[in-house]
Amino acid sequence: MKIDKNENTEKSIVDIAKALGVSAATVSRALNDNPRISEATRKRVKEKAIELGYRHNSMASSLRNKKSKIIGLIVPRISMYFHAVFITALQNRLQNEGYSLMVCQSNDSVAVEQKLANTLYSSRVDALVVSLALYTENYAHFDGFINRGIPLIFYDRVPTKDYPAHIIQGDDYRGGVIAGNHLIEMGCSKIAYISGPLSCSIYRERTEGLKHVLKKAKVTLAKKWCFYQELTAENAWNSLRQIFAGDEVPEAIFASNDTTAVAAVEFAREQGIKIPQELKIIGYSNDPRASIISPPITTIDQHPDEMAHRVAYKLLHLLKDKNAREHAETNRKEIVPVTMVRRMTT
Amino acid sequence: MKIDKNENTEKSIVDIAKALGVSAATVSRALNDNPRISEATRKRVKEKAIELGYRHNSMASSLRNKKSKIIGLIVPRISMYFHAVFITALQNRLQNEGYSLMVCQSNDSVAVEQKLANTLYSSRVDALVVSLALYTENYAHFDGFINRGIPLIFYDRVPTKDYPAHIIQGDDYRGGVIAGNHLIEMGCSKIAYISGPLSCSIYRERTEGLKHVLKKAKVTLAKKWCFYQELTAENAWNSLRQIFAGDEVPEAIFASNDTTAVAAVEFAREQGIKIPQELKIIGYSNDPRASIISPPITTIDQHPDEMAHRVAYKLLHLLKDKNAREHAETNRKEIVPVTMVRRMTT
DNA sequence: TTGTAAGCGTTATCAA
DNA sequence: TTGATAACGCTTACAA
Repeated sequence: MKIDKNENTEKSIVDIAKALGVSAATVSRALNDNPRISEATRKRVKEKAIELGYRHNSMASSLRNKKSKIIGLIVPRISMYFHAVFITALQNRLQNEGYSLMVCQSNDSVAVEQKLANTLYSSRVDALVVSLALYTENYAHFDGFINRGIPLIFYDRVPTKDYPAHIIQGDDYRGGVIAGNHLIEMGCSKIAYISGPLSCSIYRERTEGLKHVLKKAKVTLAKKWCFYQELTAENAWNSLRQIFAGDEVPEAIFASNDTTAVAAVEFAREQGIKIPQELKIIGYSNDPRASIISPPITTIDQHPDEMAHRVAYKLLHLLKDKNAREHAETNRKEIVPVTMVRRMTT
Repeated sequence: MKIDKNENTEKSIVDIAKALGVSAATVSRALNDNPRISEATRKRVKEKAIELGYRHNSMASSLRNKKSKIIGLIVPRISMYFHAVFITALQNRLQNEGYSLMVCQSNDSVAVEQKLANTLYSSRVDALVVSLALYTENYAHFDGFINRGIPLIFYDRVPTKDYPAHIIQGDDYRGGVIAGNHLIEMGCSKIAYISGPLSCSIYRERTEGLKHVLKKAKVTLAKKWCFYQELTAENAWNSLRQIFAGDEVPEAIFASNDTTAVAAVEFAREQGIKIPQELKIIGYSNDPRASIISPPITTIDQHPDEMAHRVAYKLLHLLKDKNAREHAETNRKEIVPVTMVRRMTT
């Protein structure tokens, strides 16, 4: 292992300038391929830079330019399939444009989310992309971004109250409609519903969509079979036990995520309930687990990669055009379609 | 939606200083809770800071302090279960210590990995944590970190050649041994092996462990049943078809990740091959899918959260102690134990 | 085409 | 306890 001792100390453009007998400005221009410089010096500078092991210091240049080339991202949890796919797609797109992503997790804690927003603001990210925590109902911690005109885009879990940021959300209302209609078409009228908390936009809209079609079909959703809670496997099992403890039993379960749907399939298996004959199950997100379990689960695909593309597109647009930010008053909201993936549980 | 127009312009400590008739140095001290300041002014300054909507500028302070409080992380893909868990655990730990994580994905491309290493170096991250791309065999793109004494830790997929960085790896050799022994104990002597490429430390070591115990048991690994390739579902299916195309057929498959093991279970199901009677399967990583599929798959747990804890611990140690960096010549390598999770495929 | 000089916002040093 | 000053490394008017 050879380690070049010459490189042991940080070189700046000043060092290059001295070594070459030119000014720091010249070096800066050469390195940045500024046209106001001769081809000859550009070459000399670049060679010397390599020779000295010079590396651009983006802290200094960010300070001077007031641009960090860093995009902040706050997600509830990267281990959620939807977000993992989203992040990957977004990152690949932004990396091509010379931006880095600072990925942070709120772990669904409002307090952590607030802290992260502050930190990312202090880091002077050029833009912020956020999917909200489960119980975030106040958005004041993002005001700084709004006030300074720093592009702010919410995706998936977005503010439920009016807030002057850009919003790209899945068509969750339609997701609820599709799932509800599907169950009705399959002849179910006794439906159990396990949802996330209604503080969160996605669950609120899915619920509204579902209720809308049930009402139209004159099917009522029994209170005792409705749950609004964090969608963990543990919570799912508890709810399922409660649902099946009574005399009357549902014909279908609409689970607002696939973790819950998977739990429902496992629960049914344990209880010897036949799927889909005795119980139909529909999930949400098209998590890989939904297709792997037996029987594979009917679910709603949210197309995370499509959402990432839209976010990236809007982001780069806002970043490029200062004007875009002001003239974007209208058209600040986009809806990404969802589709049902029919499998064996319905 | 009320937006405070006073906050529309960036405030610096100089603005606070002016407003209060004190010097910028005083403001800086007050804000940083420097002891060399009176309680009274500290309070006045902090109040004024809030009033003016002041926000700390970490770009400036990073430049001045030569510390960014940012840790770079390069992973092959965040959608891999092992890495998703690792990132979450690491991030939660570092966030508590005031560090932010800059998460980047190489997508298993050496070229992207090189580019990311350069970018992160330019961003002057305080440390870099890396799990290598599948085919990375040269580590020169990390030399800058070594030369400048910036903490560099490899985890999981680590350099296979001697390289002066810190290494925290899973006990992959032992994982190979455990899996091999288990299959032998179950009476298998005809074993198919689907591994990742041997350029990658983890697959190389698992392979060595496996071969070691097979040799001891006088079981030979047939060349035609050995595959070293990227472990995607598609590749797995192709290999499985090849394996089962001939007259002779294996009694067991050791898959070096659970994506492959899942594919094997699905393949067997499709072919009507009975698991575990006719074919035993063991996977690697304890991905949630392995426990959800029917039959649930025996696999090796790598304990990603434990690995994250070790990485965080070492990282914070290196970050705190300059000395630690130099005196760490010895003890630069740690091995995290693995355990077998026995389920229904063996 | 190149150089000079000022400044981005913060903080450490030295002096008062 | 506080202030004045310089410096971190880079970029960009403005001048030459």
